[in-house]
Amino acid sequence: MGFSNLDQEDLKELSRRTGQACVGFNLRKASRLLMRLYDEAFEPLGLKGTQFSLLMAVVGNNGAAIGELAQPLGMERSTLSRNITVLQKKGLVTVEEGEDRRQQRISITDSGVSVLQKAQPLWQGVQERLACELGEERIKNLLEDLKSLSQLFKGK
Amino acid sequence: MGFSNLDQEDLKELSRRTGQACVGFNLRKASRLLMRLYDEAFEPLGLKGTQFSLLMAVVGNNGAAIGELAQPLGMERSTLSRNITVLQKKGLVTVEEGEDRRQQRISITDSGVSVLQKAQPLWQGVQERLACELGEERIKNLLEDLKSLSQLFKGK
DNA sequence: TATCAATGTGTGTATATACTTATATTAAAG
DNA sequence: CTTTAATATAAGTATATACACACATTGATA
Repeated sequence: MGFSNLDQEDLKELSRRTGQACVGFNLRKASRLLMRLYDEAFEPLGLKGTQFSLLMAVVGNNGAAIGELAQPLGMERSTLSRNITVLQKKGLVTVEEGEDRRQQRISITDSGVSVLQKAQPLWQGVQERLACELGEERIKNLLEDLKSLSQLFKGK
Repeated sequence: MGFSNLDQEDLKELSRRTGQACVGFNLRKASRLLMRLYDEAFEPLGLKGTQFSLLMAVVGNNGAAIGELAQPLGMERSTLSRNITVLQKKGLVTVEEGEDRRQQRISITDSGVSVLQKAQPLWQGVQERLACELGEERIKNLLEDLKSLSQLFKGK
């Protein structure tokens, strides 16, 4: 039916409804806020929440190439390439040419393992705080829904 | 009990469990993937998903200052300041000094309204696709959970 | 084997994000 | 009314993110 005659009030109402219903907006907003909590928690280690996640992914796929790592993270390979460089500069991972000399294989360093060990209880702290404030059940459902959502993009 | 004797297998298992349970990681992963879908949908308008959200927020708070807008978005004011500049360069919003000359008041332009009108059905398309693939009920629960999560940071 | 297509990464460019610091303006104290 | 504290924003710096493109390497084909 078009919007040709939308006045200020109509636009305001449209904005309100869209903000309430938009999955992307609410996902991003929650993400912004939550990541600050993680960043705060890991701050004593000089680590960001995103870097903790990535280091965890590296150790779970030790020696994997960029492209192989990017897949399960749902991340562009070029993005991952840059993020890995950050961990490398911190001395947490090493990057080595594979047998296939196009590939760069990523491995965690001893220092990386050490940081991960110190980070784990900090992560646990955030996790428990969330479970406490939102309830275990709600967290469980949220995780399921998020995984279903990610699953939709499996092929891409 | 410490991790002093963690071997490769233990680390791999730790990584797997953490990846499964971490709210931040799964939130971010879903966010990354989903935002690409929005970006694709809005591409004909030269708009990103984030920019659509922001433009919607502007029109819902027309004439608000940066700080007033940042609050409901859960965004840093400095971040919002930069994001607004992008919309301004596209001619979608105007920035004007307020009576309090420290404030910059943001308003949508006619061009901005026009783009929003064209964007709305594209947004609706994504929304319906999600509802179709995940189910209305699941989307509803997900939105509720995300809002509860954001609510935790209300004071900050 | 020489050529060409496919693959794996990195770089250029743009945006999103936050924290810290600088600047300007208002409000409060004296 | 002057000094000082509080507030609003922007700019500096760093990271996260993606897309398009360039480059190198491998694999396939003629």
